[in-house]
Amino acid sequence: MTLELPKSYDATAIESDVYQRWEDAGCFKAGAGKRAGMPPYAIAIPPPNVTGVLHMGHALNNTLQDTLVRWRRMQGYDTLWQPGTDHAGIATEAVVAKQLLDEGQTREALGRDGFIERVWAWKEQSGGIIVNQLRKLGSSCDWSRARFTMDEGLSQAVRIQFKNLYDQGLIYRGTRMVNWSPVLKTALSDDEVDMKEVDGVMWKLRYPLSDGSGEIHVETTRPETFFGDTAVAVNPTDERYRAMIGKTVRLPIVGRDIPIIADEHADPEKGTGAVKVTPAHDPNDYEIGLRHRLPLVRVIGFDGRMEAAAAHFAGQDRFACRKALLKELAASGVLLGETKITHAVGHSERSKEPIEPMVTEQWFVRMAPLAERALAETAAGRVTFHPDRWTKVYGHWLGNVRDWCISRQIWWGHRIPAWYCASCAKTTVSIADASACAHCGSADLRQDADVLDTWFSSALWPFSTLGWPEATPEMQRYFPTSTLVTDRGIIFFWVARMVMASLFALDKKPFSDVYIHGTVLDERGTKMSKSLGNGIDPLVMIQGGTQRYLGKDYQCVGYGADALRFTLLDMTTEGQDLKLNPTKFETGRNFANKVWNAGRFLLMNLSERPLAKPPTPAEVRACALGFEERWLLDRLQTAIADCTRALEAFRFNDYSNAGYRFFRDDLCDWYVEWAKRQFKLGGEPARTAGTVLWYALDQALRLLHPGMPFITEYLWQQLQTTAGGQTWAAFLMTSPFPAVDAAFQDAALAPEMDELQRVITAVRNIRNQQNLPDATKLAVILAAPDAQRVAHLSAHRDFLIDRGNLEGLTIAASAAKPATSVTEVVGDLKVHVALSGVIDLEKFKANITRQIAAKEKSIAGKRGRLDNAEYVRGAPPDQVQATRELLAREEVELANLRETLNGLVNA
RNA sequence: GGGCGGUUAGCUCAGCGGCUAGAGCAUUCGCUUCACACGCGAGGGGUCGGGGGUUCGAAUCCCUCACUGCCCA
Repeated sequence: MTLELPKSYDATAIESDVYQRWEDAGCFKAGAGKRAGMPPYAIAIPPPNVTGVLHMGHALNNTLQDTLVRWRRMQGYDTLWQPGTDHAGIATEAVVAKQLLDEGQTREALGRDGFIERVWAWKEQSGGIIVNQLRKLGSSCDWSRARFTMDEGLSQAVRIQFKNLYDQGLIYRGTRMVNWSPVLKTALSDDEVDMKEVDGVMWKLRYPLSDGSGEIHVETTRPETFFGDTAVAVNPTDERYRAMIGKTVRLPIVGRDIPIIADEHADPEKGTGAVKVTPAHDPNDYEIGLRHRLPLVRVIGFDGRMEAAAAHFAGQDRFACRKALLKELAASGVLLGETKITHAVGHSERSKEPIEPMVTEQWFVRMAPLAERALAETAAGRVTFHPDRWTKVYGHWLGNVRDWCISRQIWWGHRIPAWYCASCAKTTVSIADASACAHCGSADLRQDADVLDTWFSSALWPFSTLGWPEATPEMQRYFPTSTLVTDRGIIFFWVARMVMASLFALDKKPFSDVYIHGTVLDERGTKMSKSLGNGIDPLVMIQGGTQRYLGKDYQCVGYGADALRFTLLDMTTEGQDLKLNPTKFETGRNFANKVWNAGRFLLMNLSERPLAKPPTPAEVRACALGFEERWLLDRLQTAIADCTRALEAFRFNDYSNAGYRFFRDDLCDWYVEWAKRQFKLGGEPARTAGTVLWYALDQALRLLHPGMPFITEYLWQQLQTTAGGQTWAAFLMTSPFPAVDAAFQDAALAPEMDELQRVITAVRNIRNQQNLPDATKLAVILAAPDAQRVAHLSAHRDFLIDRGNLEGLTIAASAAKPATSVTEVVGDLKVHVALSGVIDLEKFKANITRQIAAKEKSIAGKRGRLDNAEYVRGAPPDQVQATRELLAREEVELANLRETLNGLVNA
């Protein structure tokens, strides 16, 4: 029975069906297809935000993970790709708060419990869209194990980790200067603050000494904070101000007296050398304040508005106040001047407004002891970054990290498991909800109102998803996980914190290898973002639709997930960024179509094959294998070795290249074309070609499957159907990945074939240059230097005639060049092509002259090297020997080329 | 200011001590050849950012300059 496939591959017609079949058959489940005695291989997905939608960065990240997991699964490993989402505290709270606002409601009116209920309802209904989008990519996650950071078990893990850290003094509560977001109205960690270079102004202010004996000048970029000044600092070594230390200045407007103090922080080289000190609103000033026991005067509130201390400016927004205040200061002569400057200002990563440094009571993780252990993991090579250079980035962050502020003044998240006692005022930290004070037994307790930073729970992800703290079979089997695949932007947020959390909780690293891939950029090299309109939607690329990109609309037909994946793999080179545009995916689409048609060709020629399933190596060996078959099988082994080595080293583009090269060049361009002749002959040659082609295609589909899962699976199934076998009874996805079969390796074949291919190319080139139609059969005289070479080449007569499209072939030593002919040189061979019509000599002369020039240059280089005694003495002997041999060969070739040119000139 | 990348064909990128520096796309020429025009065949195209050094030998290692991107402060 013959099954007709459409002429071109339509991914949209098969992908969802194939995915469904995999899922129904349990192919994604942990351990699917594992073979006895094989070790585990696990990847924990970087959990996307539950509010997220799939973008190209996710597509890249998950393509790489899926490629690794599918490859290891096929190799027989006991694989687990652990999926899930995180609760994204701030982002999710913002989404639901906005919904409420649109309904004319507020979260305050709803109350804490009501609001959280509302968030859960939102999550159940529209949260986690991204999980279904990941399926469209072909992601082979074990969905039955999908986890959410707010799940009961994972929440319990958070409490346990919190309590253990607290009990060991690694979590503490304290009043500290933190990054405050007036828009989000919560504290943020240092990592959630972006330092941005912005244009600003440095204003110079005059502060008069209280005793009227003079004045001191200070400079500031934030004049509105002056209401909170509690000192003016000068450097103790600064002669200009030495006499003033200990005196006081009187603050303008408010008339408060503050001391002039000596502190190293004041830099005599900068500005006036004197700085105003506002301990409540500046991190450096806060430190000065601690050193000198200065009072904290808060002038800006949690909403970014001025407070009572700001006199008649109270209630104004901090930036409005600045404007009005400057006017007043200028009028009263306090403002002495301004200088335009650019300076770095911290901005809230999420809400984009300038951070307000604020002294508040928060919970912190003491980082130093945890960081030390995390550093030791990479130092000892137990955790390895790929590419290696990220080890330094990780190390630098860990070496300089400050304590981590983990409390957030929002409602959605893991509520801090700390209770404050009204009777004894002490704190009880407890895993279970506390009903009595651990210190005095009082039941008059109040739980801390804040929730934890989402990253606190994400840090536990590799083990909380496996059931920690229970010693579940999954924990024992899959932890520590094998590989983590992520973007560099998340090394601090997540990778380092996972290592710290894991070492603390389990005394074990969370993973062995960290692969850091590049960032997806638009074609100009700018990071993709929604606001810039330069994003490319992976789902549009897969399924089709209109893609608006850089102000232009692209109609996309739907390249399919395999095309998207293959293109991304092909562009993933050692952590370099990927510059994309909407047409880039043609690379993958074209290749997928090639794969499709190779399968189609085999199906068309397989109708009389007696096999019901792909041939085994033994069945292949039982065939009468010709040179071409043996060559193809050897090339297949090279491709298997190259692909495997590439994946082992996280060299994704090397993997895609090796697969592409073999499939397109060796299999399609050379072997399939040869097989057409064999099929036409029928009988034993056809049977052999069919067997070998099917075997090679089967192996190639396995090789490509991790990168292009859908088309390879589908074709693999179709091939079984055609042969009368059972379709969808077994899956390519869980079939063995190819391993090198030494019996099919023969190092002599590739160079031999290479020479034949060059002869054939030479003939085609002549046909082309003489403007002869491709169908023109030519008569060729192949002149070889000796009888041995003649005998050798004669064994390949059929191949040369067929692939060169020849009507006659004479292979002889010292064969004479026919009268009307042109010649191409291939090493020590001369390819004479007899021509009957008019010969275009000029093209040939030019061509051969060019070849001679290149050859002369190459020969001169080698002669120069060999004439150099230092080279002969210094270079490795095999290197010198290789150069000698190559030179000898090139000299023969040059002589042949010159002879040919002379022949042309004399003709 | 500090750190890390990048600069190789028109474009996007491999190659990172020794073959005549490669691929895809684009381009030129020829082909609707019975798997595929999402294709086939044959070509053209590069002083490897500039300068200096190490070496028998440098796109590859070192120094320096220039431009460019990212991260940290």
